[in-house]
Amino acid sequence: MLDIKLIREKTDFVRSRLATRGAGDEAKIDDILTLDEARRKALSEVESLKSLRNRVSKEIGALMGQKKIAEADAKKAETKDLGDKISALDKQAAESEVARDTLMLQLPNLPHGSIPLGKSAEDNPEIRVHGAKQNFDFKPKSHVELCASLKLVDFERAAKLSGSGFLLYTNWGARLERALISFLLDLHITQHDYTEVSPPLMVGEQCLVGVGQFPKFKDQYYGVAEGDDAKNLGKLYLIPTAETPVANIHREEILAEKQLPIRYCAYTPCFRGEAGAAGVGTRGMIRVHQFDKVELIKIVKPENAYDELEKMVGNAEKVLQLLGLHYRVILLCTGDMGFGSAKTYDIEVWAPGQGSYLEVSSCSNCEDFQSRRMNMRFKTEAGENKFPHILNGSGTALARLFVALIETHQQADGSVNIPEALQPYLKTEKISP
RNA sequence: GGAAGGGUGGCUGAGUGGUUAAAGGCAUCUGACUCGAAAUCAGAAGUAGUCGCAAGGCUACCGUGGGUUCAAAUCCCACCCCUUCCGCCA
Repeated sequence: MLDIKLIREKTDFVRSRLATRGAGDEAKIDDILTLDEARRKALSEVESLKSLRNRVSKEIGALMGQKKIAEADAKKAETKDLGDKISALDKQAAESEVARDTLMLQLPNLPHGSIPLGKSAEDNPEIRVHGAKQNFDFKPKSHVELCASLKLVDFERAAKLSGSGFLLYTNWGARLERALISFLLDLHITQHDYTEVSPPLMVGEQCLVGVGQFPKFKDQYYGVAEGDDAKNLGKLYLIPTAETPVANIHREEILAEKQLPIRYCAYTPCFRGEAGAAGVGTRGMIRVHQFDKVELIKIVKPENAYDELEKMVGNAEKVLQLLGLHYRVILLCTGDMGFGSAKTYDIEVWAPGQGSYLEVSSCSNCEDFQSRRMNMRFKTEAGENKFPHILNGSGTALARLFVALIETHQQADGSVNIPEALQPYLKTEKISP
């Protein structure tokens, strides 16, 4: 959520930054300001009436204390109709506020000043590249073929269980998935100074609002119902990413400045409806309804946030380096950024069987956009309450990492070599047919 | 699911209709004492909204939402959460 004071005081600036996203959100600003003014007008009226009522009530109290009943009754009659006026104005103010906030919750974050202007993914500049596309002296197989020949994933039976877009890992596939999870967690915990947490996989709506997934993208998530009572549907939602519960851990808290930075690392499955997305329902592991991910979350002081973002990208890159994968880092342009982000780097890993890059990590600084929504603050040494910056990054998404790994390290004989860093976890050097 | 007891400020804990933003204690900050520290003494200190150039004023907030009343932490209703016990259960 943007700061209403910023919208009031630097209206043109806010409008022009929103416009760089190309989604037309700047058009909402006028309505927001109109509602904001209506709210403040009603507030100032109702508050002076309340002030009057409080004063008279105290006088009545004093008169009652002195047993001057008649005088007290006279004053009561005087203020009798104040209550109705107050509740009418209170209602007006509340309605304006709700209407204003409903619009505010639909406004995306302002892109940071350093973000290149652009309309779509085609305008994203490449920041750096690691490694290179390797040359195979045979035709590399796709992960779907490898999964079949090595019996790593049973796509057909997964579909039988849950429909398309779900994966049934089998034998070495399941072990590889588990080894990757452990490898990622251990790397970030022991080398990158994160604290491991393991959050609930279902959360209340307020957590989704807090990180900016609701209300705008409500149609993308799975709601669950307890028992067979339809009334319970949507009290809880399956998390689309560990960011949702973990970023909310300190919601509505006032942290001490010395607690910052907080760095959390969490493994969770992620559940996504992917309504309308390309590639759902096709065979393979690139876009599925459930996938595993190790997520990085940081809660930091604003002045350190962009340094922390660079480090976070480095933490995710380290994963790919240790696994011997070729990747590139791109900076998302204004038109391609996520709703809550002020600056986002994507990391794309090369998948030779696909002949394309796959997004395996997205690292963002949401600045105070989320902390405002969840009312998370920290108290400075000077005693001032400020909103921390919240960063999130994948470290990394698993199904696609799995794809890149087996496609990259496949051999002519159909086997897959396991990178040295992963061998202690998988306890083998090679997966063979 | 059943029964009982609870939700008050950073923590703890009083408070059953009228100077209660809310006693006391702990923790925090400032000052005094001290070479320094501890102890002690004195004082300060909630969060947010709104008006104001500012000083400052006003309003709201005692789990949440309603209701009664001139006036609600306090009375009434609904809901949520926590603890303990019982039942069921991985």
